[in-house]
Amino acid sequence: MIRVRFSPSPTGNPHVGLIRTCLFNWAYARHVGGTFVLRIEDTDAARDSEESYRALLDSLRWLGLNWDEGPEVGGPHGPYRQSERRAIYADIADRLVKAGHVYESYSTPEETEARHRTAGRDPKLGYDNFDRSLTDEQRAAYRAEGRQAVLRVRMPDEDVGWHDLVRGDVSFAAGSVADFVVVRANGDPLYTLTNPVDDALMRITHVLRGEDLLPSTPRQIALYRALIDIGVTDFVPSFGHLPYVMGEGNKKLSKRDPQSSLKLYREQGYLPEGLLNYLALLGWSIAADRDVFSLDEMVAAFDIADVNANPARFDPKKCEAINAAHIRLLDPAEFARRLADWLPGVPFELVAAAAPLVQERVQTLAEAADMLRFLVVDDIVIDATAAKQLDTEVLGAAIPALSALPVWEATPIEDALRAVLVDGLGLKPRRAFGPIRVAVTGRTVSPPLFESLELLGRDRALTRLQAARG
RNA sequence: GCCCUCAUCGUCUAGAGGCCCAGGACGCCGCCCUUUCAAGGCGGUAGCACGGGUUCGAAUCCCGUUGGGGGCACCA
Repeated sequence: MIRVRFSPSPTGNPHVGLIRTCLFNWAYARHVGGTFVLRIEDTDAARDSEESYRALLDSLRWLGLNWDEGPEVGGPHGPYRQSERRAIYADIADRLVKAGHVYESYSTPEETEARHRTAGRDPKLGYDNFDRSLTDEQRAAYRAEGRQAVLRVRMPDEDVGWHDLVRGDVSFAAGSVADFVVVRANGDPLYTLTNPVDDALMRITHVLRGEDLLPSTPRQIALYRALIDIGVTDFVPSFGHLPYVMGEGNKKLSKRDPQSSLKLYREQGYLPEGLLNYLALLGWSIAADRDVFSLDEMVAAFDIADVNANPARFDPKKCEAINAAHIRLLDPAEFARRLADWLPGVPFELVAAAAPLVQERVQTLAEAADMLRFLVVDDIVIDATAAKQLDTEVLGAAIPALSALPVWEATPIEDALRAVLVDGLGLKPRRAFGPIRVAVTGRTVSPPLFESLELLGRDRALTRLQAARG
């Protein structure tokens, strides 16, 4: 049984790179019929927040990335928030010390640096495993000074390698990875401990995570072996390191980049399936000649082995285009239903009638709502540029023609306006309909004019035409 | 500095030795359609980082160079 997990820490707003990692884990689990576990890594009280935690869960639900085990869902390996698992970490740290895999370390960074200097080494080399060989007397002496030890894992004296699911064989030479801290001097367990311990306890078989974690993998494998030795688990999971999602320039997309915020896309009216589709394209492709697909299609096709290793730049333009394609793909009734959320207080019948007018011409739901605004507000504002298109002769001719219409429907409206403006005044369609459009919608860009007039209703249409004529 | 990693159009990618003087998509530029804007159709622009090998044959394999990214925390 394949078990994968997504294990974010709740700091700040979820960003698209994080979501991409979640998506790949989720899609892989669904593809193989495995289990998708959500675990919250909130061991850093200084940076984690309840607000971020809620934003995270809310985002995943909005996207439809459902979890089989995790917060608010439960499961046999809970609790699924690390802040609630402290006793487990304390117990395992203790057993690790007793078995000799983990030792007390008293060196301060300054002392380590000083040792490097006296030995003529680069002082920035990192920890030198000095405390490995401390005697009981030396430890007692440090304690007598009032010093408190951190706990470090003893790295094995051999190369550590693994077959990475996306990169192939990766290996770190013996001695190139220093003994690392797993428990702070104040007793707080660190990510370096909690993450592998929980993966072990939760029986995670495949760890798919960002490439930034790749250098910590030899340490995790070393710890895993120690966990096997003390009987916590009996296997080391497979690892796959997903490429970065890059932002502008050549920088990894950070939480501070405005375009990285998931919230932003939601607020702009992106469809979950549109955004997810785009994110899936960052490092994966469903076929040589295709890039618009549904989540179900992705699940059917997704394999972690097909993910490529090179970093991908997030392209807002393409993201928008993919989203637009999904808007077009929506069943008209479904599109209307989603659009209704963006036009609060507007009768659904009106939304449903207007929706087809914009479904083909917008990239986002916010844009669609914006384009239909003229239908639902009492007063439109005509900006200066648009106002230049106004033409009293056109408006003057249009008003009586429209007033005289027996039925207020798009086709007769068009016929009447053509008769009076194009045939009557001899105007080009562009010159004839432009002024009407501006007068009625306030803009030079709008949904199709005659349908718009029909939906607006005769009274409101005529009122606006009169007002614009001045 | 050390360690790890990546390298096909501007961007995302297809390509797992001959199907590729490299295919698709976004963007951009034309044209068609057209009441605006879109959508749609048609066409165009642009790329295998470099140098060595291996091979009858390399975008594809190997080595090196260069360039990019990441890590070297009592963050995750």
